[in-house]
Amino acid sequence: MTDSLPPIQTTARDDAVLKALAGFVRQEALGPGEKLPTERILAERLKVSRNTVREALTRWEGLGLVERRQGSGTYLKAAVSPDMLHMPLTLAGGNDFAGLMRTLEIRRALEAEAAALCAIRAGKAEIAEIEHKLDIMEEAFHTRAGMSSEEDWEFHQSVYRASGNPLFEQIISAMHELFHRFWEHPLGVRDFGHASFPYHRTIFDCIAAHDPEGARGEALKLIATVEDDLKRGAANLKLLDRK
Amino acid sequence: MTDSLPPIQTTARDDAVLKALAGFVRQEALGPGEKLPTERILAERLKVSRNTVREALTRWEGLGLVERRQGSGTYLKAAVSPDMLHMPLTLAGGNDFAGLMRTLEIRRALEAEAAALCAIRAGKAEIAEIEHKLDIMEEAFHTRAGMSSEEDWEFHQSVYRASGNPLFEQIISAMHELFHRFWEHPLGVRDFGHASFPYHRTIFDCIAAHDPEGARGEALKLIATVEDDLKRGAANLKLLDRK
DNA sequence: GTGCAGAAATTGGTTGGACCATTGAACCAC
DNA sequence: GTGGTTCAATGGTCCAACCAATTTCTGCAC
Repeated sequence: MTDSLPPIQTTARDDAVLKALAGFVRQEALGPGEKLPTERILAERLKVSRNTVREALTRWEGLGLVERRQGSGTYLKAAVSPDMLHMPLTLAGGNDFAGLMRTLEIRRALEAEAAALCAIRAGKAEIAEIEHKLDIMEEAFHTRAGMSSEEDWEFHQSVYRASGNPLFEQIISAMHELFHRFWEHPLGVRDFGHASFPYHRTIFDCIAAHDPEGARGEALKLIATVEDDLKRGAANLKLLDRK
Repeated sequence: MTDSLPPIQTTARDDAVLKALAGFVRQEALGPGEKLPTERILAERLKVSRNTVREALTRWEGLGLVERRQGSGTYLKAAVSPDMLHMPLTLAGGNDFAGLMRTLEIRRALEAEAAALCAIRAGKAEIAEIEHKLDIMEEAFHTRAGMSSEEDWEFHQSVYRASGNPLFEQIISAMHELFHRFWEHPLGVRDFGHASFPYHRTIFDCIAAHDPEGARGEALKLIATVEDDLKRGAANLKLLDRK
């Protein structure tokens, strides 16, 4: 009977500050890298204490929307808009082998779906862009005789973008960043990712042919090679432990 | 040559506070719902200003780890551990129909994978738990003659848990929460989700039979019905706009 | 004019103290 | 019990100052 009686909103200074700031960013058409007003100016203009401004900015900083540089200023790190929604995820204990495999299971599901959607929706321009990234990656592979994680990542990103759903890039990018922050040289496996090389071309072929199920299948094969590399690395690690 | 020389950490008071607090939580074995020390006590014990404590807690609050109630105290909202990783996602413009469809594309990929993994990994106890939730849901469906989002959600969660990968539940739960915060009564469609009812049983049957591909297929069918409902709702909305 | 070192201004980070608003418990009258 | 009242505890906000890193300006040497 007393449903639909949510608690009323009594005070929300920080939220109000962020709302005003988001409006300001849109009005001034500020983009990533540009500088925000200083905390003191914001406090004065918004008629709130500098502490309140700082709490609000701390929120945005925690969400990765903004970067503060002491002595310099506060800078936008991503596009912000007044109507954005936040979805913070915390991964408990993600920095071990099991955690890595768990993120890979998520990536397998998303990677396959993104490739399939891309095969359906990519237009001529998107396909040309993906092929361009693929050429760069293959060139780097042959000259340096090995996978280059930088060019490899660029290729995958272009696929996510062409999927028509920016969430794929956002979620996988966030996991990719975590992945590399803790596993820069994964488990000491040389030629890590080497086996995944040929599937980049086959994925592209399926996308260019607008064959979603084919693209999904090739993407799954690619992820499978990464999983194998990871397991090999884990075996190496156990070997080292015994020594 | 000068790689792997990250800038030294000159100041990081808030991070240090959070680290200490995470250690405290683990030592005291505090769980969700339990109360943290007051800001004043933390400031005194950690030998930092109360403002610094507040900035640190603001971070955790933004990540949804903690809830602050004025006049009462600060309470844990989720399990925290010293080794957790954060992955904040922001969805630009997620509160319209297109945004809803985008989240559903992500959910389709994850739901299918979770169902398949569940069919592989679920043991007898997990299968019994899922069947229990399914019985409750079907009971509610028949007595109230309609889908109950509460019991429906419980069923799906039990599947995610049995997948053996907590990330599925975390990510889908976060999207589910956003979904419901802005679409409590989605688009005025009566009997929303009605068509999805039979697939809950078929998904369970495949899981119980340890048939991953079957479970994946049934999960995809279920999501397809939700997409149809959503499109019907969008059509209704356009009709209303014309009036 | 150019280049560079040091001074000065700017900006985020931190501190301490004060007061306000809300909460919850204890207490009291009915 | 039910409904007020009081009061201490707690988070929310504010202010004023100072610290630390960065940027900008200034003036001198050449």
